[in-house]
Amino acid sequence: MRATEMAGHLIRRLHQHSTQVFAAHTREAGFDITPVQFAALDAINEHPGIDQAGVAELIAYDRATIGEVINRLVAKGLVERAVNNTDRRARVLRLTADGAETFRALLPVVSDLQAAILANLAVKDRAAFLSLARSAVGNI
Amino acid sequence: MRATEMAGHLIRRLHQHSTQVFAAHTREAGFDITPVQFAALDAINEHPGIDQAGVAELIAYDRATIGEVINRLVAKGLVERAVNNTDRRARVLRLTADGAETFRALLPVVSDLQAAILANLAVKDRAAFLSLARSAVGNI
DNA sequence: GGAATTTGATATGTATACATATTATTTGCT
DNA sequence: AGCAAATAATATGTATACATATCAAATTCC
Repeated sequence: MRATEMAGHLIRRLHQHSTQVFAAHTREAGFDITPVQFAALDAINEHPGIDQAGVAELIAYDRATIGEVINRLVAKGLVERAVNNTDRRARVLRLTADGAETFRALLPVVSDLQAAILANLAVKDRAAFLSLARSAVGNI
Repeated sequence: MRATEMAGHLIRRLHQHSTQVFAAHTREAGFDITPVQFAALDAINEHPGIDQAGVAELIAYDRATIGEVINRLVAKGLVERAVNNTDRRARVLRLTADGAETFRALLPVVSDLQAAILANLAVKDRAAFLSLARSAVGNI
């Protein structure tokens, strides 16, 4: 079997396509954000006060990567990070006012671009594809 | 919509799963190789004398990344790189004897691990999933 | 033939992505 | 209380992934 016909290669190209659509649509809407940064904002928005390990767990990343991602979100002024008083190892994360407003404006843009990611699929096939992808990843 | 339920997030997790299965199976078989390194070996094996831009085109990567990947394959002794005499900008790529032998041994391992990537899918669903993924990526 | 454009490789910079090690702190056990 | 184990964050190192710029060489156009 040729490498370019294998499942792994196809999945990588799908991911490549997905991140390119994300970048194009969010930039077009005036945002400078990456997929993992958006996922982290969503996790912090839904769980104010969560720590970095919690974000990593929620969005399925390793803690080292999330530490760097949070660094950049803090540098952009979207997230504030403080030592947790009851566990001084952990950092309490919250969206700043700017972060909350950015997330609020970003959410419809990112929601809408999901359809664009699957634009090459007939509308009736999209749910089936997502269902299979969910299963393949191990979601029940 | 929550970020973790979006198509983009699902596709990223699929890619993450795919690369983890690749790493686990190839390491188990005694190889130290990444998916893109394998794809590059496959492209060079099928097109001896191809240049770096050609490899990038075949396996859908940018030239900067492929330049680094080829650097590592050359450092590992799997690929040899020489200036193309008819176009001195380009580099002619070939597998070394070691590279050819490594690729020969690696191919069945990588072929077999493709089923493991889709292990969470019922066997009858795997072809359907791959077909939809191919369409989503823009393959006809 | 010579300028303008294109192209292949490389350089630079940013951002994942993750394994492994280290440090600080907390928790569990006795 | 005291100590071992676990945990949160960070540090370190490797490998993509890609945009943009630069340089050298080839091609196109006039």
